[in-house]
Amino acid sequence: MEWIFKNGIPLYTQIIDEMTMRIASGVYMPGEKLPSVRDLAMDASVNPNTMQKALAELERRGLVFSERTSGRFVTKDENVLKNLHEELAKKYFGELTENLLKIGMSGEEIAEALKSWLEDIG
Amino acid sequence: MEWIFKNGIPLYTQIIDEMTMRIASGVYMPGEKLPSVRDLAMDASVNPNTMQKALAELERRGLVFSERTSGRFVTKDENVLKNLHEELAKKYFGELTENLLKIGMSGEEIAEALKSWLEDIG
Amino acid sequence: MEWIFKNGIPLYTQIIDEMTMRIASGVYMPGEKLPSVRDLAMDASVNPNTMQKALAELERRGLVFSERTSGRFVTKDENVLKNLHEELAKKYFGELTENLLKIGMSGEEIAEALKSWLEDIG
Amino acid sequence: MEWIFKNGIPLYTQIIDEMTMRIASGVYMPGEKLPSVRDLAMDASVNPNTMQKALAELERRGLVFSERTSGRFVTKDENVLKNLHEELAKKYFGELTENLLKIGMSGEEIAEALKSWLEDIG
DNA sequence: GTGGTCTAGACCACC
DNA sequence: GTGGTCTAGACCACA
Repeated sequence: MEWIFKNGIPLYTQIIDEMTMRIASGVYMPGEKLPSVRDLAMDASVNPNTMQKALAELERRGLVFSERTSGRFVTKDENVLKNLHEELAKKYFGELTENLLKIGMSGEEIAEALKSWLEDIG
Repeated sequence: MEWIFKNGIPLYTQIIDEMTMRIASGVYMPGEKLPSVRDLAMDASVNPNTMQKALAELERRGLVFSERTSGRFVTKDENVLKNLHEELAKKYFGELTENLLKIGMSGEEIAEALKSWLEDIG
Repeated sequence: MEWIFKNGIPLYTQIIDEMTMRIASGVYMPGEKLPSVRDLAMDASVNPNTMQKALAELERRGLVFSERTSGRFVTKDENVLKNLHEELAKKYFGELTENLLKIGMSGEEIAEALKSWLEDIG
Repeated sequence: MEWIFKNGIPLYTQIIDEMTMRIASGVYMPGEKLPSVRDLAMDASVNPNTMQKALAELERRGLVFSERTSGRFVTKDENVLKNLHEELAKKYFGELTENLLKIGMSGEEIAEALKSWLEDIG
């Protein structure tokens, strides 16, 4: 991980997104132990407090849970992971739609294009 | 416009994208005269040379044309604009596919998410 | 405000509770501007970061909202405040029940005590 | 037992409360012989003098009595225990009322809530 | 060694 | 002046 631009989007937000992607994509598998806060912080070249803040938010969202003395783990709850996938997908669809609307496609055209895209990727 | 040096992407590239969007979305209409390089540069808080470089590339791509004495204009060629739309749409769909692949969603999950999202937005 | 015992219950948790009470009890009225983070921190003899953490949680719970440049305000949402009252009441009754169970009072004893107490306070 | 010097409340007061709870809740049954002062003090990580002071107060309140040669015992007087229950209950009711008043419930509302609570817990 | 809390002090954007 | 972020470094409880 390497982090750029101090301003604009807060570091901890970027870290949240990155860790979320790692969990969603299986880089960190369900039930797997995460590296320690300090290691993750070093890996990301970030202060441990900043990493802690990000992880606390992930915990609040139910993506990870912590056991005080032994470490932090990815949730094993399949529903949470399924929801995560669905939310991410919706977010991507949303961004796509926004972009397409901006260049003048109508809502119907977009819906149609999405359907034919779905068939394309099988 | 305000430009940040983010992700190491050169300023003029960002400007090209922004201007392309403006043309694609009709902020600048076909045949419309663009503001002067100097004004565009000021508006973007950018050195005129940088803006010049961006406009040259847009010209190479056929999105704008210049008449020596009277200034720069958005192309009136409908095919160009149509192609532009198609390319942008293709690009956006490509990003969507890439994102979904990255999180390892199965075809079924994607289909389900798409369906529920289409219902969401009615 | 004066804060004791460094360990046990975290300072920021105690602050959350205290601020919650102040909002619930109308010390800070709906829509009222709170003192600045720094002032609250000084008042509580606490580091601004700690106070910030507490306020962020209150914000997450919807009890306050912040406007970046002008300050933090108590929510005006009546539903939130009503829910707050209900939750607090529920919590207090829960503690009562817990306490009474702990000393093993029978239902009759409790009823009797309650009756005599209601007479006491008229 | 582990004792902290919290809230500036003297240790022996906290011990009194704890022992009172144990008697009220039947951890120490009526007529049961208590452990020696020395043992109780060790168990509580407290100076024997402190424990002695607490026990003297419990004796003054009639909750325990001592027989010079054989040790200290929990009272067998049912009225004392019944009164103890009632006093504790009243204390809890008082705390509850105080809290509810603080968040703006009227005396009548509280009384009503208490009655319906009594029905709830059967 | 783990997560978690707290302080001190700096810096930023916004107005 | 406001809220907010970030770092550096210390300390704690738990096991």
